[in-house]
Amino acid sequence: MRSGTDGGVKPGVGGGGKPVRVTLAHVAAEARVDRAVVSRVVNNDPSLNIRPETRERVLAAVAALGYRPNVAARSLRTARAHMFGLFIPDFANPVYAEIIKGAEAAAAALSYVLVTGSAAGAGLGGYMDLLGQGRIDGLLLAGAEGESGLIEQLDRATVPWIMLNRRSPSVKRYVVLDDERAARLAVEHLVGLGHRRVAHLAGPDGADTALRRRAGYSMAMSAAGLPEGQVVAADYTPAGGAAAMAELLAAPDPPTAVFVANVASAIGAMEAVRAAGLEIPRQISMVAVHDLDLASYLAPPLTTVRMPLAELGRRGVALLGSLKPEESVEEVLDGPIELIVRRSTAPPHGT
Amino acid sequence: MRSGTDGGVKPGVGGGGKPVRVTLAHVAAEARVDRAVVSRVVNNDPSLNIRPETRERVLAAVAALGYRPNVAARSLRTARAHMFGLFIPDFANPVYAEIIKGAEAAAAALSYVLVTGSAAGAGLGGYMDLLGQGRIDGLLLAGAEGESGLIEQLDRATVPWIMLNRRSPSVKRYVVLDDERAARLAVEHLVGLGHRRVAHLAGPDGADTALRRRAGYSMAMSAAGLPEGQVVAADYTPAGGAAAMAELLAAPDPPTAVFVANVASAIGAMEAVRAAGLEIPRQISMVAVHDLDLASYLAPPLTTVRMPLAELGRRGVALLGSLKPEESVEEVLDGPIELIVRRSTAPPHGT
DNA sequence: TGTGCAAACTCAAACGATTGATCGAAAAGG
DNA sequence: CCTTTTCGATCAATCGTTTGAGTTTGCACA
Repeated sequence: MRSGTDGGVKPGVGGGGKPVRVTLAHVAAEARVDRAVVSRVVNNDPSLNIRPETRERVLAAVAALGYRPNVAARSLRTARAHMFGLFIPDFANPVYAEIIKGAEAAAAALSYVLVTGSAAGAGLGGYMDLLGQGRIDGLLLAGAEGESGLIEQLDRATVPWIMLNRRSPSVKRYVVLDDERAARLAVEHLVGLGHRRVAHLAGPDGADTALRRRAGYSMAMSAAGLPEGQVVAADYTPAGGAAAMAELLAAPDPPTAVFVANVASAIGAMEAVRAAGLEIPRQISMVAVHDLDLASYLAPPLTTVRMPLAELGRRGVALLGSLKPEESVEEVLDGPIELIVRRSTAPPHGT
Repeated sequence: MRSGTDGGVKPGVGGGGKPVRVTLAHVAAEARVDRAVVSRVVNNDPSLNIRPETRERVLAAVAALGYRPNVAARSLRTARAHMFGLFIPDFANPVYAEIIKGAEAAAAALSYVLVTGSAAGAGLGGYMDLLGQGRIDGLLLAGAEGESGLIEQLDRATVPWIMLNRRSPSVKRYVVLDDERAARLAVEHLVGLGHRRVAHLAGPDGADTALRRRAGYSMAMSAAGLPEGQVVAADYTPAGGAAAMAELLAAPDPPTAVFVANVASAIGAMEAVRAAGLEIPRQISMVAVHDLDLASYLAPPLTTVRMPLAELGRRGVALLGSLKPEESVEEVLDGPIELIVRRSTAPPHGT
């Protein structure tokens, strides 16, 4: 584009040579100003007093050379990485996919990059190792259990961090969903249909969400004046759900309805019902927590409670952005919780 | 350079003050050596000649102070971010979850961080914007269609990049799976059971995987001496699969077996079969590409072809690590492709 | 006694952006 | 006409590592 007048600091963009990284200095030379001016223009520094035409020259040079600030240099100087971390147990679990989506969107809105890691890589420990000194400005921990030793390590860390959808007795840094309300909604639906023997296929004993959903189940049952039914714990997996459901069905006085703590368990539970020769919802009604696309394609389509998972991710990132490292968070997110009635629930047989 | 036994450079770790970032200089002071020595020790620089006891001192100081190299400074100096990017269309698609797992593991093995982004954030364009100048050392593009304008932009970029499971006419940078073979395996299974009217519920027209699976279907059919059956294209979604399956069933001479290009479509297709009052595998056999946990919990459990998706991710990362920016890759990954026979396939009715 | 040569370190210049301090010139005030 | 402001920019130190090029010390050899 230009050839005369200038000093030769300009990189060989037009030529055929190897790509030269364009730096502030190149832009400054092209615009005939100091690097400082370019920096302030690029960053919209309000303390800058500049003539409109000069600003134009700078902007034009930035565009002409295709300048992109070097992230490493910027991070070094400002001590901020413009990156948040999100740790999840497993990418294959669609529940986390929702959370990621929300978190990603919120991060993008702040011009932050979200780096999501799972236990598959190298576990939380390895993940934190990689994200060593200064690579991230904050960390979100979704749903993982255990790893308690690392929590202390986190506390010593200099970055703010928050647990998503999980509380821990010792730490005051979490955002959770209103699992209790979700459970009540589900159970009230079943009771409203006329069910009196409502069992609970609960989550694993260690999980905080399992506790809260179970509490909601108990509250709803007693609020309805019904005795608490059978409660069996299971992993949040199809296999776990299948085993637990088999156990429920084997009881002397089997339930006519089951509130399942997680949709993945429900998939296995449905299989167990089929295997027992029973039909949903004819002999057993079923409702599960977490709505997925998939739910409407199961046989029969599964009634679920939709939780604001994306909102959870969004909120987590927003908090990371605004929180002081010391500050604690204890928040029950009050996003919309909604019962999605499909065809796995019906009045009990014989009414 | 030093004054007493301690210059006061040491950070106040033990105290109660705010956390001080530990730098090379602190470690150097503590170990009474130059920063350069610490750097070389930490990085295992083979060109370093050092007395064992000195090395010990350095290592001890590193441990005592809890030194972690600052990533930004290192990146700035070395011009490598030790980070790879992976772009996927959607986290909710479990197929990508598999790819991510493999890629993550491979990255961790190289001490790299993998940052995975989806179109949900801000699209590929926004993603590349965020990963501006120097933030990543290489980019993996999984499965996305379109966005062709950005491909050129990528080509001008200074980082190596590779498309996963997708070819593009113009670029010679991809690793794909042997979809043709997968398709043949599936169709041969159906033909082997005695089916003669085998239809293909194909992928979307734009998708490269759809093309290859379709080619495999054609080859297998003609190899078996059978006329090609109906072929209907559909999105890789349950909704798309349902619609396409309905179309197949509405034909004058409906198939006795269907080879479905993707497991997500198959889930919808199964629903469509049920809706038509037919039974799998009694009246219709079905086999789909990609094995998921879920497949064994569908009703009936779905016969699938398992593809080495994790291997695809792993290979992609490995290539990024070893490839020169200019070098091209055109690779058909020959990982294990396996037919998982479940209960959605059976000999045709009446044999 | 000097010379050569390793061994074991130290020096200091980058890398690219940010930002408080500074500075010259023009405008305003007296 | 001289001083004080304000405008519009420039200067230069700094962030923490890396790394090629020294420098010092000790020892062997002639």
